[in-house]
Amino acid sequence: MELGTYLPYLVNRVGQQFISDITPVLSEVGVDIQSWRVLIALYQRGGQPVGALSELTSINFSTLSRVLGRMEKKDLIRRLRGIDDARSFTIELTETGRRVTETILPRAAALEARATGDFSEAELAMLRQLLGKLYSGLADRADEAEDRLAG
Amino acid sequence: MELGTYLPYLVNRVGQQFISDITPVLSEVGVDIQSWRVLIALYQRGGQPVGALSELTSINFSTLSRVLGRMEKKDLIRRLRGIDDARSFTIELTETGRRVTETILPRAAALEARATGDFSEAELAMLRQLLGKLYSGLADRADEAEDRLAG
DNA sequence: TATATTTATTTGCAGTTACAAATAACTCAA
DNA sequence: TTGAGTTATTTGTAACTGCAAATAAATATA
Repeated sequence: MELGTYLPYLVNRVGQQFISDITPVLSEVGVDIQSWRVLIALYQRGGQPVGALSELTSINFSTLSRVLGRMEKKDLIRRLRGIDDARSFTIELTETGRRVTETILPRAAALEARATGDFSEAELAMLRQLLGKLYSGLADRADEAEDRLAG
Repeated sequence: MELGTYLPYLVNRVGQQFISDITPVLSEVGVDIQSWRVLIALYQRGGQPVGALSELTSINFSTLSRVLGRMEKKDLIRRLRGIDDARSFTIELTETGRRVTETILPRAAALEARATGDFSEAELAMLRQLLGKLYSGLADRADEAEDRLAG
């Protein structure tokens, strides 16, 4: 196996570079990378319970609980106790959260656009499609693994 | 912008899923994810100074310094003080490190193979190529940013 | 040769993370 | 309607992380 063909390696370095690129932008508004993931998820998908948000952001649920604590302190999100089920909270953006997200979004989009400046539309679509397919493959197997443990 | 087309999102969830998949394998031999990254890098590329290893693994250099501390304690790597330049160390695998790496490698390869089971050879090659291209685009811009600061 | 500057790595510190256990609230069968 | 089992979230804890400052060694400059 060669390092340069090992997918976890290729994916990790791209992911880390994305983080390095966006971090200075986030610092300007006092937001950390995890909070940013939560912000986009809520902005795009609307209010979510913690569990769904954990799934959506790939943030471990106990970590997420504390991320939400920080975000609440900064008035970026609100925890709404469920009416029908008082165990779960709906997490939603506050007006501040929405405003901060809208400040960051165009700059994040610009970073992505510049990173993919050399890509044709077809390549870009292909990359997204393949990353989606890879995720499905990984997620499927993860389910199987759970099934094996359970059954 | 839609979440499902945002590259940092797509990349992050794949990366996290890779971590979830490999973690139980690593736990069996008492190795954490960062140490695993160092192990493969050294195994594939041979001894490296800390700085180069930081670049290669995308691990922050001060974090890496401590990762190497853990690995040294477990006799996975060795720090060799440079002969010509006593500031730098060459980090290399010990025999234990090599053995542990060779224990994990086939299982890591199997995980990757199963995750990409539905991929044609062409798709797999395309994905790797596009991830490489994306990284170049990111890295190039990062250099530019540094240049702007410097000059 | 002494001094300033640069480069490679480590360390202080304050904050973040993940695992497992705890809490809190719901469901359902007896 | 009670209590066993389940689900959603938080918290205790120990370890990990990244920034910035410190150290250590090399190189350049006067």
